[in-house]
Amino acid sequence: MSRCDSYNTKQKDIIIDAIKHQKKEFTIKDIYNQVKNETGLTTIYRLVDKLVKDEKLKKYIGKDNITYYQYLTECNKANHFYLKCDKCNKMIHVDCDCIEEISSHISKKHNFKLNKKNIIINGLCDTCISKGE
Amino acid sequence: MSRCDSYNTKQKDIIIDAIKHQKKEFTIKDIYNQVKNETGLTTIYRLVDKLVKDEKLKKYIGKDNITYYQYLTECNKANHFYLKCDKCNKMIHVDCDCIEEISSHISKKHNFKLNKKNIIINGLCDTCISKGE
DNA sequence: ATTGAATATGAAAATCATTTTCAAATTGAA
DNA sequence: TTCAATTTGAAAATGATTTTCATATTCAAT
Repeated sequence: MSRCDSYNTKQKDIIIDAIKHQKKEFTIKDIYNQVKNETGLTTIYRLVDKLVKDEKLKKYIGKDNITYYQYLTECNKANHFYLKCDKCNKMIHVDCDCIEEISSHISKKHNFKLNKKNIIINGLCDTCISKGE
Repeated sequence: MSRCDSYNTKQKDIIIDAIKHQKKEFTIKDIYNQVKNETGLTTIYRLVDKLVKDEKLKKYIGKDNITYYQYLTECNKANHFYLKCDKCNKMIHVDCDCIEEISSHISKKHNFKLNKKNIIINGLCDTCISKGE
């Protein structure tokens, strides 16, 4: 078995707890600042890497060229997807059959199978729109 | 005016030409290897940064934790979007009214305005599906 | 409860992609 | 041609991430 898989440790619990309490996107440093008395940077990197591979976290590069992560709620609903605001970086969770429809359409007409766990569509949220683009 | 904006230079032409000739995702190194006799790494970084800001290039972190870029074809069609295969990293260009429909739906029902220049949906392409996931 | 092999941790060092610096070269409008 | 603004690029600096490795921990088997 690979790293970060077999044994439960208090460090993992602490880090995962910190991650789940993030309200929006976060950096490795954000987590480190919260847990540095209980665990080290290396351990955070290792666990976060694993969570990204497991698609529990989305990893991406922000406009400021900093690496951010977002926690993808454990949600196995078939019609769940995310809308990510390019301005405020909020990740909006949506449950709507529309994604089933487009998924089925894209599968039939474009021979492409959407990754249901990981549909993130970028744009502008209502708050940022009303603030005037 | 900001950097990389005012003056035309042969370096910019060379780098942009190399970028446009990439068939799929590429790294800074890929470009550097092609143009290193004509321009330096720093210049590539500077221009690529600008192209990302202008949404001519999509920048993201691959599964191998390497930073990749993809050229987004200049395409102003309203119904244009991308399907990106998580396995082979191919970026498939699609023109289909379905994206207009979902865009309009998401705008009306979820108060969210899609970024039309930059709709990338992840999943598996037909080739990778038939190869057996 | 004890043992022990497998796994995880973390401090320090190493790596390496990216950014900064700054002097020299280039651009293009006047 | 001139010249201020901009760009280039080599070298140095930065800083995020990974690697190393000795020590600590986990947990299944006894």
